[in-house]
Amino acid sequence: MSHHKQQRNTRQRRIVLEELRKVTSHPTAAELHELVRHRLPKISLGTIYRNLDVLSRAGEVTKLQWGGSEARFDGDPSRHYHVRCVSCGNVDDVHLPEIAIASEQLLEDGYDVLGHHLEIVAVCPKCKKEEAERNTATPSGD
Amino acid sequence: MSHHKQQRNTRQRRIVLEELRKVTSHPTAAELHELVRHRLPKISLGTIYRNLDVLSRAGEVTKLQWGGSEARFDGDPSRHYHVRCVSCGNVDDVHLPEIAIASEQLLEDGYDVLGHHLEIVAVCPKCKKEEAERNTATPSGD
DNA sequence: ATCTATGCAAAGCTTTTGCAATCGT
DNA sequence: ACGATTGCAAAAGCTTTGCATAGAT
Repeated sequence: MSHHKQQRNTRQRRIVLEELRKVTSHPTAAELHELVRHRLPKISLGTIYRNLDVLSRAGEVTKLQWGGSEARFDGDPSRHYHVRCVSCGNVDDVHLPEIAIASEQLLEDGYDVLGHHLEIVAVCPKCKKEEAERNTATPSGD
Repeated sequence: MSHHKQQRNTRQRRIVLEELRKVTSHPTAAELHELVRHRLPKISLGTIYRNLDVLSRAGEVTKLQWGGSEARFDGDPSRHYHVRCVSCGNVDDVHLPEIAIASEQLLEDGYDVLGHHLEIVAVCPKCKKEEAERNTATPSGD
């Protein structure tokens, strides 16, 4: 299983990571593009996106966007959390007691804490089962 | 108290909400469009989006997309959470102890819990200050 | 009658992708 | 040399918006 393809240590890749590590502003791809351009004036936005993708898959950077680019909507007005299946993308409701955030530090720092968003990441029963069946079906790994 | 703005109780608005309340699938705007079409074959996707926007502002529905449509990236590999300012959209790091999710129920339901995403929602010090100044500057309302 | 809401289509934005040329290994 | 990666530009995908018309109050 997980043999990622061989990844090459290109100038662009290295510098994208370096520049992202330098800042704490959590830039967007376009903002990072601007930052990187100072060192690589010809780098394209496409390359930024591609490298950000590679790097986040490798766990080197974190993509701060949950739920993908397509928004989903919930018509249940009761307060509850959600689980999102990493495999199929489906979202289910989870009725958990409200999490208490220790926000003293934030308050001290001058923030007005309004609330929080929590999403649990999981593999749903259906996908888990399908995975298991896939593994049973092909016992020899090749 | 708060009467929402003058919003009209249109057939489309009513049915969009009704259909969203009927399901627990957390549909995308396009999926909801399909559902609503069964009752209003001529309704446009634009109207779905506009009503979803109105309804979520009114607190009737929840938009499950945090961070907006533009992804942000974090190059800090250490495990930490984030605060997002509802006013300016900036994201800051928050070093809190890891939250313990009570996931017994999920496990029982057959989920493989991998982790969670947590984002604190707040007004940042800068925006808080600006708000305060705005209120001080114009004590009389218009 | 007034002014919001709608349908339709075009425009807008962010992100992805095809392709020939490069560059890392 | 092989093939992953790049730059460029076009394409794609989701969401927003302009405009004339319909509809709610």
